[in-house]
Formats: sequence, C-alpha cells, structure tokens
Amino acid sequence: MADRLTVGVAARLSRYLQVLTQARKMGKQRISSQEIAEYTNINATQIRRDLSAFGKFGKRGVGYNIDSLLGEIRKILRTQGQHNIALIGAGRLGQAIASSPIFAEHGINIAAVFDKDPAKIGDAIGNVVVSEYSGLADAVRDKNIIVGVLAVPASSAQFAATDLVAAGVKIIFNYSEALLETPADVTVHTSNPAVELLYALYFHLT
Amino acid sequence: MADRLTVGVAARLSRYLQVLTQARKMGKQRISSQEIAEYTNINATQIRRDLSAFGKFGKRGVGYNIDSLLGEIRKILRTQGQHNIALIGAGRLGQAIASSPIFAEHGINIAAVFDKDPAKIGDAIGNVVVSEYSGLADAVRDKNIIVGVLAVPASSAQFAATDLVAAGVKIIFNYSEALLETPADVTVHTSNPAVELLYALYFHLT
DNA sequence: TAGATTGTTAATCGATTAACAATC
DNA sequence: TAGATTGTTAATCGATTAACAATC
Repeated sequence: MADRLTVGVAARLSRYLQVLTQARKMGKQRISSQEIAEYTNINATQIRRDLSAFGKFGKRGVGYNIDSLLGEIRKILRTQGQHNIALIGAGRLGQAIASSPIFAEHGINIAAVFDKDPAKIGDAIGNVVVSEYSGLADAVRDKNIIVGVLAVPASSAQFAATDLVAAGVKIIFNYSEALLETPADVTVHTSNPAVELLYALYFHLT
Repeated sequence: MADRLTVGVAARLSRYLQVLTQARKMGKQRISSQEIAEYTNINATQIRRDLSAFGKFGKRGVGYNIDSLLGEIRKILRTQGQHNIALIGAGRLGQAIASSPIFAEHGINIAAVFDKDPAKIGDAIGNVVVSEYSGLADAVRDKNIIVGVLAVPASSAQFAATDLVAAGVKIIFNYSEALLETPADVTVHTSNPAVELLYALYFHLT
C-alpha cells in the first residue's frame, strides 16, 4: 500500500468504482466478481486478485458488499474528497458536460466555465455561470484547480491548453481531435471515440 | 498477419492512426517513433516494435513517412472503407457529436440520428436530419449499420440499447453513466471521463 | 449439508524497456 | 563523414487465466 499502484491496477480500480456506483444507484447491496466482470469486460479472477492485494473485502459464497467496497477502493485511490475542475468552452459539448451528472457522481465539481464568446458570459450552464476568459488564471489559483477540460474546437485547443498550463493546471482532458504540446509535467488525456470505434470494429470484422 | 491482433496491439495501432491523421493535417510529412511517443505516452521502442512486426515501414535516420504509414496501419486494421453508424439522441451531446469532425475524419459516417422528442424530428444536425425513432430498425437494416452511439440520459439508455440490439447493432458506444445489459455478442464501450479523471488524479497526487 | 463465491497458487503470455548494431 | 533513427535482441516485469481449496 505504500507503493504506488501500477497504471493498469489504478485504471481497473477506477472502473470498479464506476460499476459499484451505478450498481448502488440500481439498489443493489452485494455484487460478485463475476457480475463486475460482465460490466467491465475484465476477467473475474483478475478482479478478485486486484482487490485481494489490499485486503479481504469479500465474503466467500456471497460476494462483495457494495458500500464497503466503494469505501475501500476510494481509500486506495485516495479520491475521497471533492475536486474542482475548470471547463473551457460553453458550446454544445461544454453544456452537455456541465449538465451531466457523470462528474458530480464521483465528487468532481465543475467550479468554473470559461468561454471567449462575450455573448455567452453570464449564461447559466449546469450549476455554474459562464465567466470571462480573462478570469481563468485567478480562478485556477483561487479554487485550487488542477484539472482543465477542453470543450473547444480543434483550432482553439492548443491556445486554450497553453493558457491552462500557464495558469497552473496539471491535467488536461482534450475533447478535440487536436494534438496538444504541453510541458512534461502536464498530463493530456485525449478522448477520441473514433479511435475506439476503429478498434472495436477490427474485432467485430475479424 | 493472418492472425488476429491482440487487444493491446489493435488499441495502440488505432492511436497511431489518430496521431498520424492529425500530424498530416498540421502539414508534416515525416514523423519519428519518438514524436509519436510524446503524443501517445506509448514508449518509442514499443511503437517501433509494433510497426516492425508488419514490415519495414521506416527509414533509419529519417523516421516514418506519414502518408504511407497511415496506409499500412489502415490495411492492418482493415479500416479503409466507410462505416455507417446510428446516433440516438439529438440533445446537446448528440448535436455536439454529430457536428464534430472526429468521426468523419476516420471514415465513419453518421448515417442516421433518432430522437423520441417529436419536436426534434426534421431538425438538421451535422449533415443529417433527425428521424422518427420508429424508423430505427429499418435504417439499421437498410444502411448496414453495426454501430450505435447512445447520447441519451442514463434513464433512457437501457431502453435505447435494447432497441439497438433488437435492430441488429453489434457495437454500442454509451455516453451515459448507466450500466447496460446486452447479449454476449454485443460489445458495449462506456465512455466515462470521471473514471479517467480519478485515475489521472491518483498519479498526480502520488 | 449443498451451493456459491472468494482468495490464492501456478503457469503462461504479452508488454515494457534498455541497449545497440545497422543504415539512412 | 557525422548525426539521427530504425529494427531487433535480450531480459524483466506485470497481466491473464484456469483451477481449486477454503469458507460463507
């Protein structure tokens, strides 16, 4: 536990967290490694092995208690607090992100939304009001924001990324298809459904 | 080449495809394994190894020609044709997806959009017009659609997924946080930025 | 007790990486 | 020639899986 998790283990634990959160919303109280496997496409043995590395969380013959397993995984991933993030872009995608429960469900709070279009300033989207783009650096500092989500066109993505980095953001979620140049201490996650689709199609076609 | 790719190799090749597509748009003609590594966070040796398993595509001292490497990877992934997909949900997220170039850039064509809201029928979003939900099964058959993208609230996601499966769709992209039950021959990809964020935060915090 | 499911072992396979000769 | 970068080897490490005793 003193050691850092490997990338693979951390990624899988996050996915278990998602399944458990949803299963709880559906009213379930217990879940088996086999059920988690069906939702995640991760082998059931691997799931049990991942979990048993941190303790004996399950009951033989019964499965895992969802509430207590959620707590254990949150402890392991150190994700029990609230995290503030900034959203850049209040267009259709930005609005969709801001009004989705996906982030709030996991303790992630969209603390500020920025847009360069003066017509959008002041609009309420989700639970926040769109702010002047010039206030970005102050908001990042004041609200202790380390994550920025880019919901802007590819043509503006690099500019916005540069501004986020200058403001002190360390993790960028890029929803455009652009490639971003950032310093080595900044992590970029580019979401590209087309890439995932090509890869899913390969396995369908072969 | 007669063998099926492993999941890991296919996933990485898809990501190289994305980087090459964007690098070409930026006017580059050559790229090194080191440059691809910077954009993908995949080790440069691994990239060269992945590619050299299929042929000698690079030039020592020079790098890879982007156009020809694109062609080679498309051949390996068998993704040279056009693919028709169906989009369910013409709300903000659906509109954002339909008007993004991300799919078109990779030869994926949003061939039909459906919504249950009668007020949206007939609206143009992206290059398509929103159709009556009741036409889903016919469109899937007529347009040879095997991929469905769900841009609906979590509360409707299972219903829409069931309808897609009944219509013959084999790959579902789920943009809601809901867990979906599908037959074993249907693949579900759930996109959850919050899960990725938790995992990125772990590595930032440790 | 009978059935179910965990926790764990053991074996295999693929991913990862450093290093470097080959060669453009 | 000098510098750069590929293609490939070799070694290590983590992921994956089947199998099954333990035990709820």
